Amino acid sequence: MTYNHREIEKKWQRYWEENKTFKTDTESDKPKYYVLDMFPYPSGAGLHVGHPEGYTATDILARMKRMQGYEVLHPMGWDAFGLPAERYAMKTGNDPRVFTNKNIDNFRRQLKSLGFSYDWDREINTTDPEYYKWTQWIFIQLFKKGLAYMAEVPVNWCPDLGTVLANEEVIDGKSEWGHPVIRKPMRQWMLKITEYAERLLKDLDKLDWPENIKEMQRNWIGKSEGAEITFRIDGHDETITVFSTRPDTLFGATYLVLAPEHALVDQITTPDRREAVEAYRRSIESKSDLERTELSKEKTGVFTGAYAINPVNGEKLPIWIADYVLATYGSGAIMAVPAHDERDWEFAKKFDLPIRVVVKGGDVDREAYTGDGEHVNSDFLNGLNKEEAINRMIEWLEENGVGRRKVTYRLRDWLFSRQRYWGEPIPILHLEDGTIKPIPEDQLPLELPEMDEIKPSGTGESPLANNEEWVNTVDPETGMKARRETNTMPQWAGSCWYYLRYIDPHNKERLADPEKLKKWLPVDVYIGGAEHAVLHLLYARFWHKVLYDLGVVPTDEPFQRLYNPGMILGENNEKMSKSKGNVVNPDDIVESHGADTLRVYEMFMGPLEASAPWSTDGLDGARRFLDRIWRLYVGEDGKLDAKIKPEAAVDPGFEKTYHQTVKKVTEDYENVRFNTAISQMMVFINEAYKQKEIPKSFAEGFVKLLSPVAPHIAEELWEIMGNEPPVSLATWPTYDPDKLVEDEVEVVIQVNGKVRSKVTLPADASKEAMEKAALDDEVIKEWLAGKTVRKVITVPGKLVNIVAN
RNA sequence: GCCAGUGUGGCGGAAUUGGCAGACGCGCACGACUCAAAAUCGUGUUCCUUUUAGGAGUGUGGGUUCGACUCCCACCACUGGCACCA
Repeated sequence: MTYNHREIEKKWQRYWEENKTFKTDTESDKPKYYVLDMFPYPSGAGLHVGHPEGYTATDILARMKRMQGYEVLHPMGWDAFGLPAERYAMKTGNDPRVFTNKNIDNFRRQLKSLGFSYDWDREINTTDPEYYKWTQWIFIQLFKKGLAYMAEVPVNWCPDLGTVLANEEVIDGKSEWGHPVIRKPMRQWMLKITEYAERLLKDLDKLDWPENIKEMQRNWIGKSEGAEITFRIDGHDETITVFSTRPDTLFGATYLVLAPEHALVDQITTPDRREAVEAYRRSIESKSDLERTELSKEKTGVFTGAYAINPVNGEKLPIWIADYVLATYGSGAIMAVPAHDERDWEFAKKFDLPIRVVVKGGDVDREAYTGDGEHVNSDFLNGLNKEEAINRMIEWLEENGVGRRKVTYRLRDWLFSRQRYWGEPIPILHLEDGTIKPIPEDQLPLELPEMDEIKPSGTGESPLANNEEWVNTVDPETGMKARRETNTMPQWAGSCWYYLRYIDPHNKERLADPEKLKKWLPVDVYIGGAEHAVLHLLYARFWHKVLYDLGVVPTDEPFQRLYNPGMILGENNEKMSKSKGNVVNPDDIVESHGADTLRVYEMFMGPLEASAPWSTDGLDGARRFLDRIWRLYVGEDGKLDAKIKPEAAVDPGFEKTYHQTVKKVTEDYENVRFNTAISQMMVFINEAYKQKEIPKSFAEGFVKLLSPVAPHIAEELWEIMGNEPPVSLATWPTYDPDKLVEDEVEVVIQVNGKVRSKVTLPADASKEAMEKAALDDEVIKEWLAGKTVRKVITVPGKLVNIVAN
């Protein structure tokens, strides 16, 4: 009987579903194991072969841990708000709910066809009012803590379409249909993630994450330490505060630069410079952020006519404006030290401003010197090195009340509102007296109203603004007329806390039961794409810390261990895409080769974190491996093959291979090295083929090892062996360390570092015995003929190296 | 430009307290089975040479060491992230 994947896979998927084999009992006494996938956006295109890579990895861990006696939480859900559904609704006039639910049904069908061991009773959907009720609740807590506020922020406004576009919808300053897009300031919700910058940075050290992801987050947060320095402005009462990481170079400052948007520019500009300054600012405003950075090779700027006073020596420094100074970082103003800062150096060269050396070591005629060195021309800093001088200067600034030690972060507050329909409504009322307040928590969820037509409001507000009935309301507490917030939340919102809801998905009273959260947090292993390395993972960590401060969750970090699966490329080594025609659809593979083959293949391609091209031949190889297993176990009659028997004569070599296999596969799964685990299982099968008889206990142990990767065939073989299903809940096999110990080892003999001979010796042979065996070896004697032995290095149980000349 | 990562056969990849480079799979070649083919089973497969053997070899060049894919220095290439962040 041949291996019929279509029949077997359907049979066991039905069995698992009917028996609720993978249901999690969150109140069980067993130790917990929480293994989580990044939940997908259910796109119309369906599952991509990239999805099953990460999902199989988590599934292997979930299945092994279950068999090892853990209570495993392994859930799945849908990150279902998002732009494609909104655009579909605008184009077709259909409700995005219908479209989204159709896509979800398709995704769920596909995931089930791959045999993942999710507890489907915990499925969540970010667009479900019972779910986003709590997303809104968290927003209200953020608002109450002062972490959500409104600010004027520029958006991509497209007048022709009457709508605001996302950054990715703007191509070369135009909409995808070629309409012009301009930057327009709008009142928007911001979340004060910057208040958590230091904790988000520091706590990275506690996480078992890939170092590159942590580094990306560190760079994103961008901590820099330095000082704030206050400059008086000649002839004005106002002062300018600058941030510098090099306060030690204050004696080398020769001018100041403000960002063109800096609030003081209008006040300090002298009449004769006004025209030039206005013209420069206008030229900046018409540029997008992108243009400003792209055209940045050449420094631009104008003199304001005003002068600042250097607090340390009373010198008058001209104040310029230039777009190389960013309004959004630090205080939007800098002191320029052209001798020791590359950007200032370029600017000074271009505008012929003085360059004064205060640190010895470079050649400032050629370039700025940013390294360490002895300070000169710097009064009380002369002779000091960089670190000493920085500290001494900060002391001086603080003593004289003109500055202080200061830490600045590159991280900006999170722009949290979207001018969209298909997102969580922000639960805020704008009262007629101009105040804002959250809607009472007992009135949550604030449901997204169904609308006959979803079209741009024309004002830049979301399509919700068209719905007068919904927008205009009355504050139930004061009776005042009120307007609902028409902005909705970004897609990140729902994914910031979904891992909490899985723990207690049907709780009507609260986000989740605190006792359950206490047992189940943190997530033990989290697997998902590296494209979320910064934003999703940083936002989720931020919300988690806020919830920790509120006492809602018991841990200060959500995800302990993290892995990012690499990308599966097309057969031609390029990214899979429709236009290149190299996309592989998992449905087709499940049909032709089977889900188990797809799972084995994707795990065998290479390390989980590496990208690799799809290979049809490789896929066939995975199938061949499963066929080989099948033929080893199942005879022509469909019954267990006669050579697998309870009382079999065991070859000692094969016995050792079995125990090695149990050990290696268990350790490799635990450490997410699935490719080498599979290769070890192949070694076992190759050995098994050479045996006349195979002990049934080995055959059973092997099926258990196989079951996390290829669960359907494993269940079938388990049943054919006469065992009670499911193997998915059987006990994980163990190995006997004594069976792994070698009596004899092959010792390598080298002459001058080159392998010349080998000799078999007892594993515990002494150094002297090994040396003697080496020198007595016939081949070695020939190599040593005519030479004098200078030295012999012996590594017990491994090798002997003879140095001779 | 800056930061991080990677670089091993025809291909995907193994091997790390420094100790036999190339496990396992793919592909290819040969053999068995077959009227034949497919499938299957078996053998071989880093390269070079004058092939019972020897030499070279883990991106390039140098170094440390009895011994380096592994450690150090410099460089090159590719991938990812950031991009005037003071």
